[in-house]
This record gives sequence, C-alpha cells and structure tokens, in this order.
Amino acid sequence: MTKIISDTYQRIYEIVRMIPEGRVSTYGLIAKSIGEKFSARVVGYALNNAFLEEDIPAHRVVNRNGLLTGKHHFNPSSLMQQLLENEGVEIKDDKVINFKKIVWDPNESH
DNA sequence: GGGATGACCGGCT
DNA sequence: GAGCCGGCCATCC
Repeated sequence: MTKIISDTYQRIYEIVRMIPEGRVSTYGLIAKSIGEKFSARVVGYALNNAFLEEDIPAHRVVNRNGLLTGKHHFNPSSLMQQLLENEGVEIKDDKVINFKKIVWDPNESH
C-alpha cells in the first residue's frame, strides 16, 4: 500500500537527506531550515515516519544536547549508535562527544 | 471538533 | 553548569 506523506514531511525528509556523512544535525536546525513557523516537534514526528524510509539517515539527527534521544525508536535501539560510529562519529553514554564540532547546520551550508 | 501526545527548544532560576 | 517550565506545530484518538 502506498502511504501518502504530508507535504510537510517531504520538506523534512529533504533536509535530512542533505546531511553529509560523518555529520549530525539537530531537530531545531532542520525545523528552521524548513521555516521558522515549524517546530522541532514536527520534525521528530516526521522522523518517526522517516525511519520507515531507508533513504533517510534518521540516525544522523539528534537533539540540541547531542543526545541520541531517538535511539529507542531504532531496531535494535543500539543501531543508531552503531551507524554513527561506523561513520566516524564518536558516541559515549548515548551522546555525541564532539557534537559541537560535527554538527551540520543546513542554514549555514546554504 | 476537542483534547492529548510527541525522536524538541529556548529562557530562566 | 544543571534542572525546571512554558511554548511551539502537526498528527492521532
């Protein structure tokens, strides 16, 4: 069955796909990139459906604290950390060590 | 249509 | 520096 995705989700998916390898981004940054009218909550909600899509690196998206808040939604939950470490991102206690160094801002990258 | 939920953020104490 | 509270928008029941 083809599931129709809201246009808002499409916007979010577009940004997440632009995240380069070995980098991470935050929900707020993505929300701002789409439009300041959007809230980070919507991004998280969209990521929940995005994680169903294989083309969307949802594991590169973390919260502003650099904490892997969405890892519980992965299967297994440690998969998120595994993928990030596989790309060269160091994780400790479910949080990115050099998060501030590898954080990717879609607005600045523009 | 109303109330509640959610992978959140920013500001204040 | 860490913890608490309110606000934000879209989706679900």
